[in-house]
Amino acid sequence: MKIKYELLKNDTKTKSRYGLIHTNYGTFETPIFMPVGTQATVKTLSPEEIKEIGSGIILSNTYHLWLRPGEDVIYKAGGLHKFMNYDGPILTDSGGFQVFSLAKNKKKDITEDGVHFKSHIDGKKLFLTPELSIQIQNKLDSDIAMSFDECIPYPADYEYAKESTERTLRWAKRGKDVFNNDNQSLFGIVQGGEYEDLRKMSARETVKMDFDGYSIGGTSVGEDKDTMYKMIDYAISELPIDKPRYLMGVGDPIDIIEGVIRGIDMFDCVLPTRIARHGNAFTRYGKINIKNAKYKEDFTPIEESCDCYACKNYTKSYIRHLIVANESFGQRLLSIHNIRFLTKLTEDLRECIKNDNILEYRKQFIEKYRDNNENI
RNA sequence: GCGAGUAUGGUGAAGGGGUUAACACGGCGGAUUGUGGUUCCGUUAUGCUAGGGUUCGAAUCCCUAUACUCGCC
Repeated sequence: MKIKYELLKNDTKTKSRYGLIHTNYGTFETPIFMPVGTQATVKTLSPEEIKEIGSGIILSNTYHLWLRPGEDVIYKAGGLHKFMNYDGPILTDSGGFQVFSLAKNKKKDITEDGVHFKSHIDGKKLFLTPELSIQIQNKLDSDIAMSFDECIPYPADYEYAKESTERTLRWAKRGKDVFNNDNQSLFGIVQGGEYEDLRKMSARETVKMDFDGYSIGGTSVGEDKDTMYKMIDYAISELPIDKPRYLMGVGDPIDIIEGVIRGIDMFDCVLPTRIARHGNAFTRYGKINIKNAKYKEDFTPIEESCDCYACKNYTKSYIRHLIVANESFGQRLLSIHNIRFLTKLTEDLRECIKNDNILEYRKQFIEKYRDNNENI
């Protein structure tokens, strides 16, 4: 079945919403943070660990699975869920972001028909189209498929942003026309760069195509925070209240709070797992670098109050040793903690929305988070 | 005891008279937003075993000492 979004509460002071997403794999509360598992795995974690952390939906990537092992292998395995043994909802990104990062010469490589770029594995020339992206996702059998879009770089001049945004709309239509999987939902993506009229136009035109949910793309690509928040505001103002809104690629704790206050329901980000692999942990007092010498003999958990497996069982000293020694168990413990941190953040935000005190929560969170170091 | 060789940072080392001593590892710190699993960036020897000499100028040439290494009694 297609997912169903159920709005249960609108905060009175902000645009934030508490709701439910009903899926084939159960019902999940929003706002929600989705860990990223590009290659059919959330790096270093087992599906059981992901579930224990409390993650509902996870993200995987069309582009990566297309190249390796190939969508046919996953189709033969019985779909992505069976292939990776994850019995929770999976959202697949369309490959649009890879276009942004792999197409070297945008004017030449991005055509009306599709996008030329080179494989990050062997440099082989590839051509991805809106139709192909959707067909691959249909085969992968994820729960939510994303339209194939172009993530516009920042800054981008108005002419380019307009041209690209209009093309993304045509691509969305083309993808929707070939979409063929009754068990799967399809989201549209709002682009428009930093321009208010383009963001609003993109949102309005995308909504006209009637997708199962709407995401805001083209953010967190180097723009300052205020610009990002404006991009969200412009798009949200044109999105329907009865469909989920997904802010793509955002996972900085403060950005998640700001997003929720602006009406976002879903987030995904590589940040918790990427910074974990490089030795960093989110805490309520800011991000810490576990490799710092001051943690060498710190025999306390990352956060006393955290209920994650890493904090309940291991010390900063031990985790620091593992990260310094390049042991994968250290990366795993920090990944568990960081995903739990963002998941807990969204849990707190849901409570705040129910209690109408999210603005107070934001104030207190930011004060503590910016206070950092000395308190750890 | 005699002869030969080598001494450069935490480590391995480059440099064989000319501005701020290469590079690598390690150390310390930072970055990371629709994934970079082992990534990227910054920083880290006011000094070349010690003392003396030659020279406008010495890690580089000379002398002495010391410590290791390899031969020979």
